[in-house]
Amino acid sequence: MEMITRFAPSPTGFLHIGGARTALFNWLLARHYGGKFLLRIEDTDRERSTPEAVDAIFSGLKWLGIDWDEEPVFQSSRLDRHVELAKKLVAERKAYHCYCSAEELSSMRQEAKSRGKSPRYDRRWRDRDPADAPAGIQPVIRLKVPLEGTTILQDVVQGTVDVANDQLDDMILVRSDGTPTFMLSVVADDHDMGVTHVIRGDDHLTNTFRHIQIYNAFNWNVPQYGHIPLIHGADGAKLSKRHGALGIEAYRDMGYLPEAVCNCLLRLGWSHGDDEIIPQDQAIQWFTTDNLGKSASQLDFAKLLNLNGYYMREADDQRLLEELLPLVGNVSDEIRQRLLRGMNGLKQRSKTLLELRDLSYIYINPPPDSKLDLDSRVVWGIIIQVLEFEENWSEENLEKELRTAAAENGFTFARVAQVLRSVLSDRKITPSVFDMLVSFGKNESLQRMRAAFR
RNA sequence: GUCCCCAUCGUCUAGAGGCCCAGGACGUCGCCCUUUCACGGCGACAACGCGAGUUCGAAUCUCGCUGGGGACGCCA
Repeated sequence: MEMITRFAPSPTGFLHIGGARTALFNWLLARHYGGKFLLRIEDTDRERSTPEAVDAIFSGLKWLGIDWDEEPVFQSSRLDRHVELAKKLVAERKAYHCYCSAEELSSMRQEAKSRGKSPRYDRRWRDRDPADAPAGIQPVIRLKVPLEGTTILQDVVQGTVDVANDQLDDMILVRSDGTPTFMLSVVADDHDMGVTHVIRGDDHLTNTFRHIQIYNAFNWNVPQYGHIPLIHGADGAKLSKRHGALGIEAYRDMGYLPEAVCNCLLRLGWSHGDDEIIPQDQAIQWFTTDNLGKSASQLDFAKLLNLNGYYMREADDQRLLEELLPLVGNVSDEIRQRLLRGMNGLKQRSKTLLELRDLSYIYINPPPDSKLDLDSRVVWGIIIQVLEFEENWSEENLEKELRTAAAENGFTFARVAQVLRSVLSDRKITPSVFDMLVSFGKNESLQRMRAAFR
């Protein structure tokens, strides 16, 4: 049987790091087994769902290199189907109408709580005669959950977990306004979409028992679940939009490469021995549910940065140039060429695209002159002029040009070297230029330059 | 409060009874390479939450405790 996985976010905000990881795992699983990865937008909470959030999810996934099969399903388009299914359960006496008001329910919960019990619905309408229905009240539809026994979940991550049925509520399937709830919709959609495997955050673990009850009521096959631990913030609490959870696009804006973010996410809760650097194609080969961890983790920015540095160094120069150009605005063709030539040196010193941008500054603009005296600024200007105007920067003529320019302006080459050194040791943005300079000279012209530097 | 889950270096993790007085990676700190920065190389520091069992032997199994997290909505 073909494996079908899915990612089913609700579009109430950006795609955050936890969601991205969930998507990644489901995607990897499907790709590993040659199955399908589907996307479903759970937009039934019309209050909070926005089209912007839908776009953010699509673009976030695309950026990460996660593609999906078939058209995304919008849950809101399937409401009729869900309600119809609920009505069928009512007809089969597996579900029933409940006429409790919101106030009634909350006082019920209050009371249960004060007696140290779970705040739950007391099932007062479960077996009541529908003829008792009060007039003018729109009922909800509730599922009849078995009063006894246990519900057992075979989770691919958590192992066997069971819960006593009396812990489960007779949950609401259809609201009094006639719309289906999340509980019903997920189950119905997963079933209709043919989903065979669901990897999701373990905040859904307890919901799963309810989902299983719904599957049972319909006599449907329950998919394989894998509940992965949540990613925690630095304070150890669940990552939420309230504290520091960033949208995936924030990582892009900080200059991270998608492959680095993916690699980092992958290693959060999944491992393959001692392997750390795992490009996407390798991940597809290796990823199975077997190596998923059971304990919560935190995202380590230092590690992300390190990983990003690695992928920066590995990245193709031309590609980096294309990533860089939007960050530096309009530059001439000449500068573009110059950047490309310098890219190899530049990228080795950049852990993010933002750092690459900062390092590139000197290729695009004259250097700032804050730390130099007037004389030195002039010399530095000469150096920059040479860099600006010398087309090929070949090893022979670089030094020659520097000498000539220095002489023309009444400076010795030693003075040029001195300024060069002082600027370089002083300025974070300059080492790449220095590297560029010395990289030309593997021969005697470098030797002479060296001598001048000492 | 009730139910559920989790627990190895600061962080991410390896480890499925002897291979572990616990390995890798990031970070930190040294040293080396280098005319600078970075890269790279070498090394150091650093963890099995606690307590009982089971066993010849436990990071690995069991129980308890503690700690952390999650769920208990006509939200998803």
